[in-house]
Parts: sequence; C-alpha cells; structure tokens
Amino acid sequence: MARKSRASKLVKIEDVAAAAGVSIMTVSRALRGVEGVSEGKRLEIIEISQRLGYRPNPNARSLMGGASGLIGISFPTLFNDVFAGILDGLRPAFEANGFTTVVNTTEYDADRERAWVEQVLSWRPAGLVLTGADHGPTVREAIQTRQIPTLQVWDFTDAPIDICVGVDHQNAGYQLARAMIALGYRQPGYVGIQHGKDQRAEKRLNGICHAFAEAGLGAVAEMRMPGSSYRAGYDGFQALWAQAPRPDIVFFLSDHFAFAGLMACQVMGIRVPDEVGLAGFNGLDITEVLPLRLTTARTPRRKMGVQGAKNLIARMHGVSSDLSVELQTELIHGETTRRP
Amino acid sequence: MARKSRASKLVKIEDVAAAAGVSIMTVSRALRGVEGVSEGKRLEIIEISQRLGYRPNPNARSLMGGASGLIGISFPTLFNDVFAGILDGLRPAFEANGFTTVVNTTEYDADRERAWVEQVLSWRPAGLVLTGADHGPTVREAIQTRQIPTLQVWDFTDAPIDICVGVDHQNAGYQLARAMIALGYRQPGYVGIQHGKDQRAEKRLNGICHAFAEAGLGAVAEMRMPGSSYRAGYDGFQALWAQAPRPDIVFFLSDHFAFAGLMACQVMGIRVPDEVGLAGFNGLDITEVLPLRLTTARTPRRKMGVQGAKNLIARMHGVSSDLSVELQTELIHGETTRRP
DNA sequence: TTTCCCAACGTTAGCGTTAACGTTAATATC
DNA sequence: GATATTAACGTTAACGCTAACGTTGGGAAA
Repeated sequence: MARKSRASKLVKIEDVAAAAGVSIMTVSRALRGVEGVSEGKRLEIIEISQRLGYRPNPNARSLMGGASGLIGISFPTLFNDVFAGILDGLRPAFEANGFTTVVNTTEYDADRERAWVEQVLSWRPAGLVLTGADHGPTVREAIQTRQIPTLQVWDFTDAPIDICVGVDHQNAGYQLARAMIALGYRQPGYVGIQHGKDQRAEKRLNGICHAFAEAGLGAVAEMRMPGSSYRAGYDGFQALWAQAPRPDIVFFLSDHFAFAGLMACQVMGIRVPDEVGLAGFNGLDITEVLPLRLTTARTPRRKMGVQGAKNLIARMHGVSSDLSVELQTELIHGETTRRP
Repeated sequence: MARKSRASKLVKIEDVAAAAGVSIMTVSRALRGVEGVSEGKRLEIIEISQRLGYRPNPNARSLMGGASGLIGISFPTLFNDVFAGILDGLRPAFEANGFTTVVNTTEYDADRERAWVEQVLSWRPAGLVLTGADHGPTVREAIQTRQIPTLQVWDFTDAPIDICVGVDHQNAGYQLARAMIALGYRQPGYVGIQHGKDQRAEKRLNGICHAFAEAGLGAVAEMRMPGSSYRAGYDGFQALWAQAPRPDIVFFLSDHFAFAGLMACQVMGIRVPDEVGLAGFNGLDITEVLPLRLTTARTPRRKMGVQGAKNLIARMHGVSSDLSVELQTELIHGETTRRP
C-alpha cells in the first residue's frame, strides 16, 4: 500500500535527526524556524524531513504547554442555515490569522456540549466559540479555570463566560410581537418545538408572550412539535388551525417553519394575510423565493460571525476591554401580514 | 473567578496522589478502573480527585501510543441538508464507540481540503471521512502512507483511497433522465452552478446528457448560476425559460433549486407539469411540504452515514474484506412531471 | 598570543501519563 | 515451618517533543 515501507512505524523527529546526522534538537529548531541553526543545515533538514514524511506530534508539543493555534466551535446543529451563516462569518477571519477550526454539533444536548468542551480543552485550544448563553456551571468553570478566550455567539447575555456577540432573543421576540400588535393582530399562536430543546426560541416566545400580555391581549396558543423538519412546521400549523379560538397571527420557530406554514395555507385554501398572518424569524434565503414575501426579523448572522471572530482574536491578543456586542435584528414587513 | 484558588495551575495526577497519600500509579489505576487497587482506596481516590477537579490530560495519554479516538470528517459545505444528513448517520455510531469527531468544510476548495487533511493527520486520528472521490494524489498518498482508515462518502468510486460508501452519481443522473424520457420529455434543460464547484453535480449532469444523447434527443440547455442560494435556482429557471427553445423538462442541481424553480413557475403563471416538468435531486425534507410533490431521486443520506460509519469502524478494527458499498437512489415520481 | 565572545550545535531534564516490572506483606500450600 | 502464591501497592522507563542550559571552535579584540 504505502510506497515507503519504513512507514509502518511513524517517523519521528529522532529518525530525521539520524538521517540528517544531527541531534534531535537541531531538527526541532530547524523545523520550527527558531534561530540556532545555520541556513544551509536548515534547508537540508527540511528537505530530509519532507522526504521522510515527518509530521511533528502535536500531543507531545502541547504537553510542553504551548498553545495550539486551534479554535473549537460548537453549534447545536448544522441542519440550520443560521449556524452555517455564522460559521461562514467566523471561519475566514480565523483562517486568515492562521488558526485551525474544529466544528462540533451538540444536537441541543448539554451533556454532549460538556463532553466536547472537555475534549477540546485538553487540546489546549487558542480559543473557543460556543452557541448561546446557557451552559452549565461545569463548562463555565472548566473554561475559566484554564483561561481560554471564549466567544459566545447568537444569543446575547450580560454575564458571558468571557466575551459575547449576539442578539437579545427575548427582545427580538418582543419587538416582533409589538409590531404585529400594532398591525391590529389580537389572537396569537405559536408553532415551535418542544421545551428545552432550543433556548433561544424559548426566549423569543417569552418576548412574544410578554408583549401580548402587556397589551392586555389573549394568551399565545402554543403548538409544540417533536421534530424541527419542514413537515413539523406544516403539521404544526394545521394542528394549531384546528384549535379554537383560531389565531389571527401565527409566530413560527423560524422561517423554515413559517414557510411550511405558508405552504399549508396554500394547500388548505387559507388566504394569507386576509385570514391569518404569518411571521417567521431569521430572514433566511428561502424567504426570497416565496410567492409572498415573509414577515420576519432578520438576524445578522454573517456579521455576527465576522464581528465575533474579530473580537475573539483581539481577546486572544490580550485585549481585555469591552468586547461583548449586542447586535440588532431588522424587522421585515412582508406580505404574509397586513399592511401597516 | 475560579472557586478553587489553587486551580491557577491545572491539577494533575501527582496532586491527587499527594492528597490521597498514595503513589501516582495507584491513582492512575484507581481512576481508570484497572485492577490492582483495593476497593476502599479506589473510592477514596475517586472522591479526592473529584474534589480537586482533576482531569486527565489526554495528550499525555495518547503520547503513550494509544489511539487518539479522534475521527476527522470533511464536507464541502454545511449549507446543505445532504451533508447534515450524512453526518447525522455517521456521528451516533462513532460516539457510541467512544470516538470524538471533528468536522471541517472545504467550501469545495481542494487546497483547503488538503491543508485540513495535513492538519488532522498530525493529530494521529483513528479514522478519516472525506466527501466524494476526487482528491489530489497528495491527499491520497499522505493518508495511505500513514495507513489511516479512511471512508469516502457520498460519491461511489471503484478506486477509493481506502473504503467507500456512496451512490454512483453519473448513473443516478442517467436513470433519472431515462425515466423522464420514458414520460415523453424531449427538450431537456438544466439549472446548476458553475463548473468545477460540485463534482457530483457534474457527474449527474453527465449522466443526464448521456441519456438524452443515447436517445437521439436534443442537447441539454445548461444554465449555470454563480451561487447556490435559493435565489440562484429561482433566477436560473427564469433565465432558462427565456431562452429558445424552451425546455419541456428541467433538471435542477438539487431539490432546493427545483423548489425555487417551482416557486418561479407559480409566480410566472407557468403551469406545472402541463407546460414544463421539473426534476430535483436528493429527496430533501422540503419536498414534503410543497404544493406539488417534487419529482426527484432520493439519496439515502442517513443510511449512507450509518453504513459508512459501521464499515469504517470495522476497518479500524482490522477488517480488510470488502467494505466499499454502492447504494442506490430511489426514483420518486412526483407531481411536477407527467404521470407515467 | 591570550582572552573573550558568540554562532552553532549537543545534553539534560522535564511535560503528564501509563506499561512493565519490582516489592512487600499476608495468606495458602505442603 | 519453609516455600509458593498473590493482592496491593511502588519504581522505572518510556511516549515525542522542547526549554534551558552546556559545549565547541573559530574569529575578533586586547
């Protein structure tokens, strides 16, 4: 299989040293570009190490305590353009600064996240990016003990582990609901997923409920679906519609749920926005190709990633001033709700 | 910051040993559950280590030659439910077997992939998962030299780096086109992205072209879009429709493009399937909530992940027999094409 | 010439952990 | 009672690499 038969055992620095007829330390210096080796010998050693296919063992390296140039990024899921968008903002900045990124998904499972954080911390990462503001005390302490620069994205919090760039989801929900109330909607419904899965969604719903309560209007009829597929949004809307009293405005977990709800309306012959208003969240690409422009709140996902990466990098360079940023959502008055 | 002020330096096994009044080795044995420690002392040591917040350093562990328990996974992008689906099949199996996964995206850039593979190889991974069958000779040799068990998913190839689980995209395109020809379609169109970005898409298109050429029918009118957003599918269909001769069947890069095309038809008042047939690819969730069920070829993404993970794990356990598998797509006759 | 200096190397001592092999004392065997 | 056995520990030597310090030899300064 391998062209080089000696590769059965991994080639280590010692082998390179032997082949070059120098000491291990000289090879180490030559390969790292540290001074203390003549230029001729350095070139020679580099050539030999490449020919032998030598790769330094980062485990041994980081045992020495050096930082690893590695940034761990954790998202709840990748079945969601929101996180792909944030990642799209984060990664180029990290790569441009010579960091390597490793991505994880937690599937909205706190234990999974904790286990992954432990694992990544053991690699002595240069930095960490976590989603949201809700992490157990274990995670918080583990990170703070090791003093790893850490960015929390997507959600905004006053008490971040380290720094934080995100939107206030409670307020985003509140503002969206206020706008709908201003349009004359009185009977709210909500289609989302089960409790405890998505903390940000719960905060938005809180904001919505608060706005309607504050206005002295009816409680929000909640429809919780087991999954987060398009079908869940579709079925969820139908189930909600079958209940009494019928909502005149339905808020959805996200745009993709709202889209599915819109499709359900189309099939069921429900006129939007005359019979019911639909409001999504996020301002995803998909809203651009719908027959009716969706009313939603656009979240600045790429910008969030870009800004977050920038601030985290500053943090890793020792900047300690105010690096947490709250970004705003942009309300989009679409055609799935009444005109103002 | 930290509750334990002594935590400024990380607590190591030595500290636990000192606190428990035993040797380092006894702590190591106690914590790993290896025999050679009395049950009483074991409990006592575990209690102390927890109180001190001791975490074994896996770098030091894997320095001892043990496998790193790490599996690197590389996808072209995460803005695509296809890869999220495959990952969803892969990961549980890996986690159940005690492996940690790190995910990368290449953005369809071969250089990025190569750089990432180099990086991951230096961590001595237990295994590797790559997307597709097209990797440079550098990547192939780097992996084979180190004898890292490697799975190539999504695409099927006769000459994998190591093992391979996927579908034959050329044939999938061919079969889909054959079915459309059988329905009486004669004038094919295609909406996709620019050359060289997505190898699998090109193979499918090849298959489509081959089927039409074989049947002595017109060439496929290609419309290449710069991006892969929903809007690209939407605009691409409109642009294609404006050309002469108008196609009577349009194949799309993927279901999400086809969905956008369907929305364009709806807005433009084009009757589907009377005026034009639409065919997607993949059988994504979104097709379940469309007003017309989309004609497409379902790819077994989760299954691919599950099977791939299983085979890769077998490979890591030393099995060397036939672990490459070609999976089949399932043709779905929807409502966006004529009835058979 | 002698002394000093300084590139250009080599040696030593870890980093935190575990495999492999001692050691000890109590119990079992004859 | 002498020897063998064994549970329950401790010691030593790696794992692959690098920081810190030691050594060497040739050229510059005295």
